[in-house]
Amino acid sequence: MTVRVRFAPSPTGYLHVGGGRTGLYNYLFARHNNGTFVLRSDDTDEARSTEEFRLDIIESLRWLGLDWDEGIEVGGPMQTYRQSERLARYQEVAAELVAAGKAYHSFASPEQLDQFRKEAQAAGRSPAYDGSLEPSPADATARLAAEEPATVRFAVPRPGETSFEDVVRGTVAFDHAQVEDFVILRSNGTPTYHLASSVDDVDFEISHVIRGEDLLSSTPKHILLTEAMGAERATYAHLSLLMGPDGKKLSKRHGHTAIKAYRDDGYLATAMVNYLALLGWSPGEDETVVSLGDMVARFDLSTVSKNPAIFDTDKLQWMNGVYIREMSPAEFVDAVRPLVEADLDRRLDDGEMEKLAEIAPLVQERAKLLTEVPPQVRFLFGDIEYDEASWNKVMTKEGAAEAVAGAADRLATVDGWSIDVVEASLRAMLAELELSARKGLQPLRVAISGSSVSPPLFESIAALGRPRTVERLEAARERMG
RNA sequence: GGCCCCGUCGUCUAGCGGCCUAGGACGCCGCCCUCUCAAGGCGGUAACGCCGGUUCAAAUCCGGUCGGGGCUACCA
Repeated sequence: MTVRVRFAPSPTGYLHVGGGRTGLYNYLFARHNNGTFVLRSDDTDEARSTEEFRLDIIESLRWLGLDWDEGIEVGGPMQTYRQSERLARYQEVAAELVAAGKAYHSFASPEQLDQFRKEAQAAGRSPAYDGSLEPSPADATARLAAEEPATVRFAVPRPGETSFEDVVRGTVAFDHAQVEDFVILRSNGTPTYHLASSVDDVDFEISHVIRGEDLLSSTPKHILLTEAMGAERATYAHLSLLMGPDGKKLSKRHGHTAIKAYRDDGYLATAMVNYLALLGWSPGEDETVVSLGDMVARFDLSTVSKNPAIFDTDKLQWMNGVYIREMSPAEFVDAVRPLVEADLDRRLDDGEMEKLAEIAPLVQERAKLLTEVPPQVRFLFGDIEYDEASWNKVMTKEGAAEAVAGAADRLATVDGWSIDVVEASLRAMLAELELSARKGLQPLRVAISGSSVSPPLFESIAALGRPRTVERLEAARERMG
């Protein structure tokens, strides 16, 4: 069987984490089955679609590492993968369906429809519109000839039922009494989602439609449309939705929903992909950290969970830390350099890059987010600002002044300069002053970094260099009076 | 309201009739390590929504109930 799947977001917003997961599952399924992954732009909603969002979707998918074989940006056998450029084809199909008596021009006004639904509901009948408001065929022809605006609706066969085997949900059935004669062409001639999507899935020969559960109840419409076109239906798989911590559909008020926002916050694509995959799928074997390649090898759509999943940033953050620690030192420096330079608002010179490389491994094992790094290394590259809370907590303690003074004097004159030399010198000082490491070293940390939290002290001092270390210790000594 | 989907620790999940006194991961708590913060090591906390039924045996099958979610547009 040739597997062809598509991810078809609407460019009406930045790529959402839920969309990212849907894209990922499509990608995993395609790659696992040596199939084709198509990226389509479902941009029939002209009013809400923008170029910015279209670009963001492409960029976010690329960032996640989900490359596609056919579609927007990369092309393929179809002339275009943007629905907005295939309008004529949808109109053609709609005309064919009308000619075949499988669809009809509808003159029902919004008000009439509204009333129909209300009455049906009040009478305990299905509110699904069944075409009963339409004029006789002769009248319809006349009104059409008079250019009266009309939509095109699909004539759902009633009585009837559409059922299908959903790969993740099992058998799902819908009574046609519940499926309305849905609009496929608006009165302005543009196609609705149902038409455009179904036509494209047929024309692009999509074998598996993997999408969000929000489209589950639209599936009978798509199957009806597909079969009315004389095509074979695809296999469907509906993924549960992503929820916020309160169990409600994930939205802006829960924090970030855009993939891009996580990238900006210092998350790694590898961690994001791993985390997203676990939201509804388990590689088994009690494993949680799995590379994209491993996922491809082990992915099985039929084992995907039916439960909605809550997007938990705590676990994402933990996982990000795992992936940060997995980077090689060079990769880490490369990843962090632009952030440090942006923080400083200038380029780092060769000497500074050496210092960064020196201290980076120490920061790497501590960071959960890339964005935590600049504040941790800032002290090496520019003037420091004292964090007042740190200063007040540490510098007013017993022995703090002595430690700073002692360190300043010793480090100014010690022979040589290395981590070991710094440590030996400072430990000797602690012994002489009879201070514990905790009490004696914290003031030095604040003096050289400005904060009570920093990378390990001896390494930090060694990287800072003698002149600046002594300078900062003297400055602190002075500030302490 | 109607139709549809879902229901195992706080969260993501394993589990497919006996291997379950329910496993793993995050979080949380404690201890160890320690120059801060992390990381790491060790230990702990915590769940089969409820009620019936089937069966020698049910987290696993069936029914109901309750709860959550989706759809109900000339949005997608």
